[in-house]
Amino acid sequence: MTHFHDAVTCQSCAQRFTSVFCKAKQEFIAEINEQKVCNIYKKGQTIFNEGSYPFGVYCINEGKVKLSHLGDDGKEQIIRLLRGGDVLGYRALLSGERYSASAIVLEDTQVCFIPKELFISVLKNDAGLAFEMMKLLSDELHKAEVKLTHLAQKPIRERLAETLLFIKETYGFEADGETLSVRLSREEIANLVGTATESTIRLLSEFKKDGMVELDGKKIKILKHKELVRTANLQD
Amino acid sequence: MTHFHDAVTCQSCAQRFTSVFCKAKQEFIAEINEQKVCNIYKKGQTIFNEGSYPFGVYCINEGKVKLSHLGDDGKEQIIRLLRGGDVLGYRALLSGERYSASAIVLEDTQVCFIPKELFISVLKNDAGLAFEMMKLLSDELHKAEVKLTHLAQKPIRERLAETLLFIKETYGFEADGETLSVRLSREEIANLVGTATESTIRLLSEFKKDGMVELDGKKIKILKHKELVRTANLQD
DNA sequence: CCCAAAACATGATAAATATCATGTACCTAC
DNA sequence: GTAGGTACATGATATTTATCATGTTTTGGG
Repeated sequence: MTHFHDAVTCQSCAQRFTSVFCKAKQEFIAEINEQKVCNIYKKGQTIFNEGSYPFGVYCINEGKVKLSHLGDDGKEQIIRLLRGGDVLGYRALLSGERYSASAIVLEDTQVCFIPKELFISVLKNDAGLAFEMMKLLSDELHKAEVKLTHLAQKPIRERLAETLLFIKETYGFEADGETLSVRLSREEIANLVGTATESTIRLLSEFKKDGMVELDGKKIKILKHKELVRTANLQD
Repeated sequence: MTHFHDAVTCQSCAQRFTSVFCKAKQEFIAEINEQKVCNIYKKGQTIFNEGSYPFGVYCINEGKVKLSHLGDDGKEQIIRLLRGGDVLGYRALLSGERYSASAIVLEDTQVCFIPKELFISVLKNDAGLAFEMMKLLSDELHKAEVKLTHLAQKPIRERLAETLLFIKETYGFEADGETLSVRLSREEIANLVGTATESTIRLLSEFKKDGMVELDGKKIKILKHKELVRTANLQD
């Protein structure tokens, strides 16, 4: 967990136009820049843990993070995938609760911590930021509700196809234009789909047999995007 | 759809201390009171439909409403249950999208419509309301994420028990202290649980055989609350 | 480089759940 | 009140999905 505070400023951050802070006033951005504490997390490290109290929010400068929830029987459910420009930890903070999910780094990630008091006070004094925050929450709520419906109604074959497309939307491809730009274990994919690991492995093999994907360890290439969309059977 | 505009004011509304507007400034409440349009919807009527554009938000004065989402194959998924004091339609409005769910009245309900422009402008000028709104969105997001995890990981027996407890939390009991204060069809309960109607009917019969509930048409009595909690197997 | 542990893969089987089929009860409109 | 439609109930069956078992491959640490 290396610091990189001095290296970056919020005013020059690559994410400044796309993150939820894009509409915030410069004076507040300057204040956030002053108080932020930046760190680098290595793959597998935990940014925060389910059950602990939030002391602020985390803004991802660069990297990939999973937000996951432990089910009653200890099985992981991956709730969200995050990338540069995304903000983490606001849900628990706004609800005034402990974290209901853990944030675990998928690959080396630079994160800036913003203290709770500052975040809340900026939120209360900057209507632009507040409005963007509401939009963000609304969008997340929408995604969660759609996922809920699909989980209840769609077979796992469709859900796995949809999940692969979702990963592509979130992290995109590598330079070759077809390899998903993230390494997830089969178990993690299963925990994203909401199914048993073996089922995911089996279906991925089928997708490979059908020529839709190519598998090379944790590298996944999307060969037939259209057919994958058809398999996902999306309407909405 | 009868008007009842003149009968109620926001300043005297029974929900004024508990709704999301509880922290809003009086001047804005007065403005909302001026512009609101109140209606009574009868059981089965639709307040708004999935796919149409939001023109404002709806504040429930009294009554019961379901928010449901049509899956790709046309199967209903009930996303939320709403009661007096709840606000409807903010999700689509804040995201700037069409409604992703329909609001259908479960029993005669009084609703006040607040025009989009007014709602947005109050939201931008009243930090208290904005903050309450963020809390509301965060809470809904949390509920959705927990439901997601349970849907992915818990068997339907546990989910049905949890759903019955959820209905109880939302609408409470009738005067006898044990009959759920809402009439839902078996199909609606199934669409809340996320399962086939027959499975829900079968399990309700089992719950009855086990003495946990009593069934009399759409009247459902919770006889053994503790055992129902145990059956739901809740940890979080 | 090698070893042990973890991850991956696949077959066999079991369990959970959905679907189909049929009969009954119950509204509700006439 | 009764006919016809809908909701409820329940059994039989089919399908989906999970679990268990076993072998193989990959990976990371010494």
